[in-house]
Amino acid sequence: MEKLKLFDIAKALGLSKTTVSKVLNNYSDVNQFTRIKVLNYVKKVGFEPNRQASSLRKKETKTIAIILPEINHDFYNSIQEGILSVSQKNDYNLCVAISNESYETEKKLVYQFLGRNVDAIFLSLCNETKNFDHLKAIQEQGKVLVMFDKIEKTINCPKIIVDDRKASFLATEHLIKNGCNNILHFRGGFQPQISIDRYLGYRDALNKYGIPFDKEKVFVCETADENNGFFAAKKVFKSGIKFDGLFAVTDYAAIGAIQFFKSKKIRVPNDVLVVGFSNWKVTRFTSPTISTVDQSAFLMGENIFNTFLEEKLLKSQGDPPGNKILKLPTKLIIRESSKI
Amino acid sequence: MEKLKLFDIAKALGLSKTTVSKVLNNYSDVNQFTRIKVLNYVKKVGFEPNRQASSLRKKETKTIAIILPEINHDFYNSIQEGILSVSQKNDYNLCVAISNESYETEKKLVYQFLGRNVDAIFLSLCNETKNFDHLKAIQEQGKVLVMFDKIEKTINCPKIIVDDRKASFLATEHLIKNGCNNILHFRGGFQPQISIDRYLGYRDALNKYGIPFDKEKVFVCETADENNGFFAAKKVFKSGIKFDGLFAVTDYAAIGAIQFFKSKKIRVPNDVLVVGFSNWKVTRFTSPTISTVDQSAFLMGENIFNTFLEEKLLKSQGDPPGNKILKLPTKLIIRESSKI
DNA sequence: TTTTTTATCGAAATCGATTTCGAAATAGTT
DNA sequence: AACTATTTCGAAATCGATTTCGATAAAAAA
Repeated sequence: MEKLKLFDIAKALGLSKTTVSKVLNNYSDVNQFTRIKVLNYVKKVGFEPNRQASSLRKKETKTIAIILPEINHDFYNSIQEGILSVSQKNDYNLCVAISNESYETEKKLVYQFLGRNVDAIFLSLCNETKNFDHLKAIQEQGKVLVMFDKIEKTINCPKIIVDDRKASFLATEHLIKNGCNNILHFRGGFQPQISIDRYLGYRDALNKYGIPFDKEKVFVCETADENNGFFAAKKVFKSGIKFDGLFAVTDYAAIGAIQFFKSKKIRVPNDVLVVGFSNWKVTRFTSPTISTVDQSAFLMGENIFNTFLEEKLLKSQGDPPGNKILKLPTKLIIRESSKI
Repeated sequence: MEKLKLFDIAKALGLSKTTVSKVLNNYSDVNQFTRIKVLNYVKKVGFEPNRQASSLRKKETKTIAIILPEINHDFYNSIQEGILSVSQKNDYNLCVAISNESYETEKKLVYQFLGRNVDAIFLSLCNETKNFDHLKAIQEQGKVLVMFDKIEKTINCPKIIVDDRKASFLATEHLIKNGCNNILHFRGGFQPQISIDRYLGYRDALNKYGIPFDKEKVFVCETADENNGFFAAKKVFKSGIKFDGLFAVTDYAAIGAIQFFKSKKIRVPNDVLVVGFSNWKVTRFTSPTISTVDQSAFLMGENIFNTFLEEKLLKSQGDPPGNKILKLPTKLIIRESSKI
């Protein structure tokens, strides 16, 4: 069973391809009766124009791509869900790809998607990405770039993040207000902006409440996963540093730390209060349940897509890409791990 | 900066478009020195052929689509990850869409993807889908259909599932061997095959060990989520039925049930042993940690894509679509909730 | 009636790659 | 030397829609 072509429709109606195409693309120079006749017939036989041919000519694919550093991750998953909730309504297709935290893969994917003429690329950077030529290529080819979560400020494009610094300030402040004076911080690496911002938020809070900053209390968790958190906690323990609170850069790290604490009979929250970051689903079910920062990832997803639509509009008016950073609100969720 | 076209490459090398294209498509009638010259240059300038033009001619888009009933779900997420791990290596793009458990949406998405000439559609059915014409349309248009997880046996296409029945048998057997005689089963709805198979596996085990089946011990959890599990447990409690074990159709339902048990001081595993299904990440962190069945979702994803490649090969030889059901192995993971 | 507008349509060019087919050059065979 | 076979290349047709531009007829204006 062959697929119908524009020509088949035209022949069946005694018209030319041109006229049928004009109806489908809302041209004005078509008689209204002809228009209705075509529309009815197209609907009846369920004709769908070949998108390859169409977008070859129109230079618009109605396809967007998202490149994520990893996927098995509640946060990115919810973002994806948020994007889909809006993109599907607008008849866009979403292509998903994973860079696996590899710059080479990220670059390859970008160029591949450009070859496929996606209308936009949504990107959260790898930690190791330091060269940004591939991002510039996106814009040079007239495609829309929207960065989110792990962004690069020097690139001229709309960016969407959560207010990590403020959120971290609030999380740390919460610990202070609950009596902590010796607050550990398990930070991420030195590359991604979010890791830096969370660290700065932690310092902001210490500052505000006159607690001296002690760099001995900050531990780098490069991958910020459970093992990292576990071993950081072990290091703290061995070093004999005094502590009564922990603000971890991710929930994973917080969970790892708590597991270590348990193994040493250090009680949470009795001996140490803990706050994580991300509101990973698991944190509702652990024992103790873990206080954390909710990033409203779904909302971020919606915002990413809507920003793309705005950019598309700008571009059609000949304007350059926007460059504003949208900081989404977060919510501190207090659970057992930091309740006295 | 305009995008490079085949013609630009050809001109720069003093060749024709034809020859360059032949190199990129591995034609044999190209001199090896010419071939190397072209390949080097293409690599240097990072040329990617326009996929719209290419697939218009080749009738192959190198794009596959996956339609999921929902996305914020470890199982589907891992499947997606598994597919991507193989598809990216093979230069395929993956489009993701969610039916939101709505038949109408599922149908619309299928036809939309057909209009976009995806090479294949990977589909896990909505619970409410009862008409399968849209699936037949996929095959009538010469595209590959691969079903997984929630499948429809009457449709002629390759299908990939886990051996739910056997896994459920093993899970129930495990409860029996640990001394349970009154085992509850929280089952899913009556539509999806997986829900039926898990129920049958439960009965298989009772049969084998001569435990009389008691339909009073089976509760339907239509959505099989936490609330469902919670309320099913409540119903059990109120009805005064005797029980010492629970096999739940999903981890969600198991978690909900355990939460209810806690609220009534029914101890897990001391008073009741619990086994869930799916190896949801959370189950490692709950208290108690929950025994469950691992479905090797990542493996399933890999298998889905590889099955597609096989189907493509079959089709190129003029063969009809395959129809075998691949049943992947599962693994019973025993944790605190069922350890005596 | 003649001229000018306006409405409606379609032939042909176009998007950028792939594929067919034939030409030219070279190698190999009697 | 004459002829055939093999390599290597490129001109042109093609995929299926969109868009430009000119043709025709009908309506309006002169």
